[in-house]
Amino acid sequence: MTPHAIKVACSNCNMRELCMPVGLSEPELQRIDDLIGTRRKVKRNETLFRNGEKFSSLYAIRTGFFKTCMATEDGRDQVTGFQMAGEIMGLDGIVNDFHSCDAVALEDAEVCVMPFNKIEELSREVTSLQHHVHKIMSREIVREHGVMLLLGSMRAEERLAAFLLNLVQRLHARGFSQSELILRMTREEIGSYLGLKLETVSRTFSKFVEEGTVEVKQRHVRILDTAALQQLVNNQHACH
Amino acid sequence: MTPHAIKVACSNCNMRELCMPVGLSEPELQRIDDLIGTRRKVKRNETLFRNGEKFSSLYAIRTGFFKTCMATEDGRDQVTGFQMAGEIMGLDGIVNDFHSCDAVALEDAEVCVMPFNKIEELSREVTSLQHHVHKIMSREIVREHGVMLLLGSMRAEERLAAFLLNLVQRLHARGFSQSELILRMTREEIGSYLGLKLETVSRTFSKFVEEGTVEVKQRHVRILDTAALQQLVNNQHACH
DNA sequence: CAAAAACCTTGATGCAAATCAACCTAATGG
DNA sequence: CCATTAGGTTGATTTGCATCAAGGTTTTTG
Repeated sequence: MTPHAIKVACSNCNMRELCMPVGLSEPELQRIDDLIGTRRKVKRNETLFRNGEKFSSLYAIRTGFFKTCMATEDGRDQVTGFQMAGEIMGLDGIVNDFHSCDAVALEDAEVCVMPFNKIEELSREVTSLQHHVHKIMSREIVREHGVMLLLGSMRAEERLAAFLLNLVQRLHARGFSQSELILRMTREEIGSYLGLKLETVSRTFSKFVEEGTVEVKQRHVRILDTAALQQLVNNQHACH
Repeated sequence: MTPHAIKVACSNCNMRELCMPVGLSEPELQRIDDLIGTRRKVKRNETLFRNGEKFSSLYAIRTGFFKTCMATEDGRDQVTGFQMAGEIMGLDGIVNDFHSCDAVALEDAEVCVMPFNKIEELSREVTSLQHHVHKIMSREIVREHGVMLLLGSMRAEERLAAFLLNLVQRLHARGFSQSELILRMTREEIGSYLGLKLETVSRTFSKFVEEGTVEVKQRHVRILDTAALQQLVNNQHACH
């Protein structure tokens, strides 16, 4: 398997501020360029890496949308996250030198391949890169804490509300609308991520529509009442 | 607040192999000793750090047992992990320079305080330390993936079985029994971690006892049939 | 373009865990 | 040492979500 690969550079990449440290000096920037070995295109439904594969690189998403998921020997499957442009994938592989989850493109995508040994080497010399790497990993840990809270203590509506708000917030940070989004994943994938069955996801969407909180047409979602969703996430729930 | 603090060294610490890289040269070891600014004693029910506090250090547990938990403005509370000797706490603080969860001692404990700027400084020079820090963070990410799987797709019995097996496995790695353990946390804390109510935890323990899988006397647990617990975790569940 | 497959919605029903409640037991403190 | 409190068990009942099922819509593909 020879991945489609193109030699490229960060210094003129418009995603840089999302995946790289800011305030680099000119010579530092030059060196950062060396981090990206290649770019790689991943078609919809193809995997970037798989559970059990040797770990060698982190991946920065340039375009497209991914899910990461774990499968157990028995059929259980859990989506552990959805990743969009500027986000980093592959951190799971560092500890054992093998990936422990699958990364699947939910739409045609392009990623920057950053060999991890180069990252380590360079971050010994460029302090801001070192710090950046630590922050990225810490951010992922904190994100997962949030998911644990969601899975451990929220009801279906609260989970879906939190999910939508999180997605739209990240999209907004990338210059997209605060209120409109296209879901790149199926109801089943949303359900897997949120610990719900696809029917429950569908019903909960319908409930939101009834209440006038959102408009849903297939995968196109428009949030009509952000405050109502926020309310759901914050307030335990209206009862007692 | 002046924390009780004692100046000490890693080089003769019997926990070293758990929290530090192995195979360090003599001079490297000397330098690692400088990492530990102080030790700090934390009494049962006291916090090592709290949500919102400034982040400055990672903590290696020397003795004792901790929980980390998140609270939201509304009363929701989620235990995100239980930590024992040799494990590292505080990684959540790196990303925003503030802690985003509380670390509470479940029994009198002692931790090594490792100022993070020193860690970063030294890991620029000692490659194996750098790699070790990355692995620790990656390990935490992978652990949390596992918790997400548990919370997202397992039933009560499966969750508790997975919990017990995980605890006993970690204790065994520290030289304790493979089959006996003392729970340092309440049923409510177990429940919070597993996304269950305390009554459900209690009932599930009782069920295991009935089935002869474990013996439970308050917080003393003896595992009689590890395979049965393993079965529960692996096999979706016996039905269909 | 028609047929198949994948995805989504909605309804009826069942069940695992939450909730409510009572009581028991072990720690803690004056 | 007894009183108080925190922690734990067990039962009865409720409920939110899963499951089962059927039909609709969109996308894919031969």
